[in-house]
Amino acid sequence: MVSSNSPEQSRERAATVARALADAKRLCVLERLAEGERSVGELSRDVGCQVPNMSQHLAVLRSAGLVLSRRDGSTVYYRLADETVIDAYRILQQVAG
Amino acid sequence: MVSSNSPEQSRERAATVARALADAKRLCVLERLAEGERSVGELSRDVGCQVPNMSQHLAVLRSAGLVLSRRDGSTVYYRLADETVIDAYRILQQVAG
DNA sequence: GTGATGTTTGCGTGATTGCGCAAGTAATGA
DNA sequence: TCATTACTTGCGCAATCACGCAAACATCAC
Repeated sequence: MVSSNSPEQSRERAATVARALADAKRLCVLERLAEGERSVGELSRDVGCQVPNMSQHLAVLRSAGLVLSRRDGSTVYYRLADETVIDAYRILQQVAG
Repeated sequence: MVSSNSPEQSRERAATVARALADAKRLCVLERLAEGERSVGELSRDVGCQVPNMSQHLAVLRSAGLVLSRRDGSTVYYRLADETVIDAYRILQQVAG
């Protein structure tokens, strides 16, 4: 099953994904993750925001199903859930002209 | 020129597009417009919201560059700015799984 | 155990968003 | 001109969001 169902639910899920993509810092995170997995600390340094804030952004991306996490010791690594995520980003850029 | 362009500006524009797509009612509007142009009144009836509210949603879509408008007499018709917009919607649905 | 590092959670604030409603503008026809 | 239809704009409210900061939690080395 591709997922459930009514047109309305389908739109709602798509809107949730769009909302997760609707922030420049989160897009910046996705660019980094397109190169491979990264820890919260690395992402927070690269993107230029505080760690707690980054953790929040990652939670948004994760609950929209765009990224996955893995713990190794005390460090949590994040990665893209799917290559499609990058396709989505590219199309946004294309539409944005 | 594809548009002007620091990576940060590019992300900001993409985020604006994503924000415009981040609402179920606006996605519903895009589905209607994929079939052809529609007036504000028609859209407001189809989507099920008040006309002023629809006008606001359309303003969001227009300022993100996703739709264009045309006046014919007292009626304003909206249409998709580009087929790419529908591609973007489809990818969102795909990612939303 | 203690301490150090890395991450998450909670709280407060200022900004933005969606909505309903009223008022304003634009074009048409009597 | 006046009325009607069609749309847009302004205002106020409740909800959500991004952020900074502090505190809590988890893991590891010692």
